Amino acid sequence: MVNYTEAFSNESRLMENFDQLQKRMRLEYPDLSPRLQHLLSFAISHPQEMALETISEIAQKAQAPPSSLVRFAKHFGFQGFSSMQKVFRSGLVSSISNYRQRTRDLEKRLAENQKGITPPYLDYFIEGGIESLNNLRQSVNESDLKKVVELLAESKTVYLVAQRRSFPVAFYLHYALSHLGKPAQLLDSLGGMLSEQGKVMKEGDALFAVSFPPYAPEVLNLVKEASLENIKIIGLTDSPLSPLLNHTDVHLEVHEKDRFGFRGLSFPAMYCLALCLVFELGRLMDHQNGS
Amino acid sequence: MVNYTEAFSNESRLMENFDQLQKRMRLEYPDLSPRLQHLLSFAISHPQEMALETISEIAQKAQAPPSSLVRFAKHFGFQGFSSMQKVFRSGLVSSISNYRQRTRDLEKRLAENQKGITPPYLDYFIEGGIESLNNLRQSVNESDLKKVVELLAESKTVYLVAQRRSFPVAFYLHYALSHLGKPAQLLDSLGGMLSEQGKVMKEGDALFAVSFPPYAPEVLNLVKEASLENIKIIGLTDSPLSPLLNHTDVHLEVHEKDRFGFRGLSFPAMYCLALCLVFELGRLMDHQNGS
DNA sequence: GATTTTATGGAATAAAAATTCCAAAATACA
DNA sequence: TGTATTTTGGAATTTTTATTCCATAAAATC
Repeated sequence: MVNYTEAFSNESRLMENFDQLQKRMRLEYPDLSPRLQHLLSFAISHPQEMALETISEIAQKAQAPPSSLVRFAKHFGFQGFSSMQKVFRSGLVSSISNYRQRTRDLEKRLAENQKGITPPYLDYFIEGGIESLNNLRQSVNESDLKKVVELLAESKTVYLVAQRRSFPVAFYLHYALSHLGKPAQLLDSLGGMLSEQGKVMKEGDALFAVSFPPYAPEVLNLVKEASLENIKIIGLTDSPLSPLLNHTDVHLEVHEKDRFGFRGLSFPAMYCLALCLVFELGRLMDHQNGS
Repeated sequence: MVNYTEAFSNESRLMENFDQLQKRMRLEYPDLSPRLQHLLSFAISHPQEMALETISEIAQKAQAPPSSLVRFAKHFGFQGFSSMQKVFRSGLVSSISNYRQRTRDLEKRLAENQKGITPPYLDYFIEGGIESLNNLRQSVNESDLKKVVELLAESKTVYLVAQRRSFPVAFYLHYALSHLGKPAQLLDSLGGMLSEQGKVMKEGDALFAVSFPPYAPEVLNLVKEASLENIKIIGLTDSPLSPLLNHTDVHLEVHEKDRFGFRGLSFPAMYCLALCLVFELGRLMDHQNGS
């Protein structure tokens, strides 16, 4: 029987990241038996399979019996195949966002010294911001983005609406569009006149609505009314289930991730998206003027 | 016993890609039972977990029994949870290869020609945002940050001022501070009354001024006047040479980097900083109340 | 307000996957 | 060439994971 403590510490020592494991494997290659060498080269060239498939599927693909795979894992100090697979999985995931792990480390540190001297919270938010930017790549679809830019370009006037914490983005967009020479109006609900402000929209205009939880009902109402008037609606929201989407012609999503139950980390992503929109619109407008 | 042919054709019809499945899920959302809706929103917001973890781990995270997950999978035509998970796995893999592909393309294009870049530009802005977040780590000094938080905590009321493109940050800070229960006033220059709005500040208050090039003279004036009244001034600006700094008690810097000669990439960093400030202030206030 | 229908959770069961163990094969060594 | 040692494959077993089924709860319908 294996000594539990030793096995545990061994495992945790080996809970190295995928890169380290791979390095160690390459190093040990020459000293392995033929079968293990064969499996090693398979593992290195098929990390995805190693991460996702079952031991017998892998065994089949690698032309070896499952027991050899277990032996292989044990050779590298794992308790069994499953524990090794976890490292391959983490490697897979970290190639998506390699900040995840760092974030977890920070979280751990945070949990440890709850009361102690100020830990570097800023780092923590920076990590979160980076993660949110990385996610943006996946949550925004190229053709939607293109469509939004075209809608903005085609519309006579762009109206912008948002309330509470979503308001800053609408404000910025208004600022930037105006500077581009695109007629834009910010529906800022000044004096509670949001609905009245919306009345000036005409067919041929576009309404850019930003709404994040808790979705402000005023914004949803305005969007609903506008859609009845044949105004093109562009939505910026957090999820495919957002109530905003019932009336939008096209929408962009920025997913919210919170930290310490603290909302707002979608801001970095939102601004990147906004900047990009404005930039592309500027190019498109230039192009149309030029020709 | 299940009819094999039927089950098979059904499955293979449903062996749609991850995107299609997600789309279909979104579509059916309104018609689902509460539990299924709940699982659906979990599935959509945690695709990684859905792809990699076991049914019971997912059940635990989603706060539902495993059987509901099986029911969920079956609702969408799968034979069981496992077959659905395969689709999530394939989605994971394809998102990785997409990401890698895009990154490679991006690098290639960057290397080829700086000027002839073609869309999607979003990647560039994301890269820029990440760079700006990374710079934040260096440009913000821990002790200044601490001092800012303390000043905010000590002050009776926090006034916030910013104009034009800096305004959104001040707006957000106002929103967040108010939600923390910190008395805050946004000097929004409504009706051109900025200077008059500033008159209400008293000793014991703090003024948080945000100013980026071109530094709005109204803000600089307000800061100057406030400093004469012994109001504590906190500055958020872009450089150590900023005219704002002549009167501030403490300041934070977020350096601007532009892309294609396009300003605004400091936004992600600015919001991270703002979020962090608010978070730390919240902690400090909690702590003071507690003791 | 009673009755039918639908939704839900969880224990029992089935299925699948991983691991162990041992006999046989290959290799090394005398 | 015979013996000891290592390596290997695969059947048997154990463990883990997924699925089914049923009793109960909630909702809808009458």
